[in-house]
Amino acid sequence: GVQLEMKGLWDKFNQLGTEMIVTKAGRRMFPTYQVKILGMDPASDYVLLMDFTPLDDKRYRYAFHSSSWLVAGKADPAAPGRVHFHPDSPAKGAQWMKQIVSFDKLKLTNNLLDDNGHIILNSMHRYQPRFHVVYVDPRKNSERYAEENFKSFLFEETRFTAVTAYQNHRITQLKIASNPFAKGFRECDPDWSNRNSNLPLTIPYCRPRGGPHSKQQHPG
Amino acid sequence: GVQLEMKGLWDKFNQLGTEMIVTKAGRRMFPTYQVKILGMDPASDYVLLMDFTPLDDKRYRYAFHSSSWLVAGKADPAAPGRVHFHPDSPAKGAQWMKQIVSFDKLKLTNNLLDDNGHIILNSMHRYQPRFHVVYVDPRKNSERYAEENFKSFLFEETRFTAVTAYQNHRITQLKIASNPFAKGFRECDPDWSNRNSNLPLTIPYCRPRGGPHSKQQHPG
DNA sequence: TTCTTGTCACCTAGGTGTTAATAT
DNA sequence: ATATTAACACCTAGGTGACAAGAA
Repeated sequence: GVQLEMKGLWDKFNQLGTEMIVTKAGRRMFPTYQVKILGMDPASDYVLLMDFTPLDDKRYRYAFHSSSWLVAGKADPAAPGRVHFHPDSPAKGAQWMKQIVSFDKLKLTNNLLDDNGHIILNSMHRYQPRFHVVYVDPRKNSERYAEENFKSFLFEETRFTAVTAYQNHRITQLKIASNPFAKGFRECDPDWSNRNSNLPLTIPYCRPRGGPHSKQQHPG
Repeated sequence: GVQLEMKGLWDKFNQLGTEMIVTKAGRRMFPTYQVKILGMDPASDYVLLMDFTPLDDKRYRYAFHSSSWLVAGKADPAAPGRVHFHPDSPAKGAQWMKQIVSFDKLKLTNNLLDDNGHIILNSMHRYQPRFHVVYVDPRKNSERYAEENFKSFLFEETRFTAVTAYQNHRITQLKIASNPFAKGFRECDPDWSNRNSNLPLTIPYCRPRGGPHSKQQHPG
């Protein structure tokens, strides 16, 4: 038995049409893919991993005027199919079960030649994350039991479109509202008094919206 | 074969009489204990760990007027003897050998009731870090071979005095000069132009030395 | 036009010695 | 006196979306 953490948040994103940024250097997913696991043999070793399968054979584009995704043609050639092993693998069932398993080291890239072991995806294509549990069979000829030792789990609410820049403004707003690292882009809210106050007074409490970049010169 | 990394830096500290801070919450060591390992069986599992043995049965105090350590009596009751397993343990020899093994997650505490698995030491006592490699023997009754599967390594230049605040000012200065996290306490030096320039002009380029704390008020 | 890239200010998270206050 | 604690400014390290410029 496997249970998706933060299902409520995943549902909110999925309702709007989740988008995940892909960059050359690799970008984490948000929400982070996290699961709670039950029913393992506490004393046996398991390997945990994730991969991503195309949801269909199409390429998409976003129609801003109608705020909806449209099919833009057939899918680009599939990216190299990679797998992300959870870095704690292998570990005992007891270890995996005693806390939430988080794939926060997993990064998505659109660089077909990526050299960092990140997951390679095509931008403007839709994907379904999958979670796999491999029982490390101590028996000889354990490869014969590969099928029964391999279990996959799939949560449809985690599907998403890979993008290099957010398309749906509501997705952007939900990311900003829910990802702690994007707090700098939040509008003033009742929480404003919680922000770090050890700042020079020249820094405003709410980031000015839509203004141009002002690059500060080094005085020297 | 095991080789101590940053031996030159360890030697510098050891020459002055290394001090390591212990706190209730736990403090990392600096320099960090790091080793390069050779001669493992690449395909076998190993567990790596560290512990700390008292260098003698004495308690010390620092004489500021003579800038030297003096014996202040017999050692306090020994703290609970703990061990720090390298968090990547167990892993294959190939994994351990292909890069420097760093014990940067190890923390020292003076809290006898510590609940975080940190190494407990008595302040104002001297210690010798030890590094251990345990070969995970696949044979049955492997406990019979425990002795031959257990190898210890000891670098005398890593010995230190546990303290709650630095005693020797030269140790403080060497820590500040060599630990990146203490850069804020460095005097102006030729590297000053490398510092982040995206700062309000009200912040000086060199921290004022010896001034009192000025707590900034939140304008609410 | 549409999509991608690189840089940036702004955050989170946590490792430093300093200092003043407290404990012994 | 001597030793410890807790709060703090200042860092390292790295995760955000915004934006302008570039590419297709």
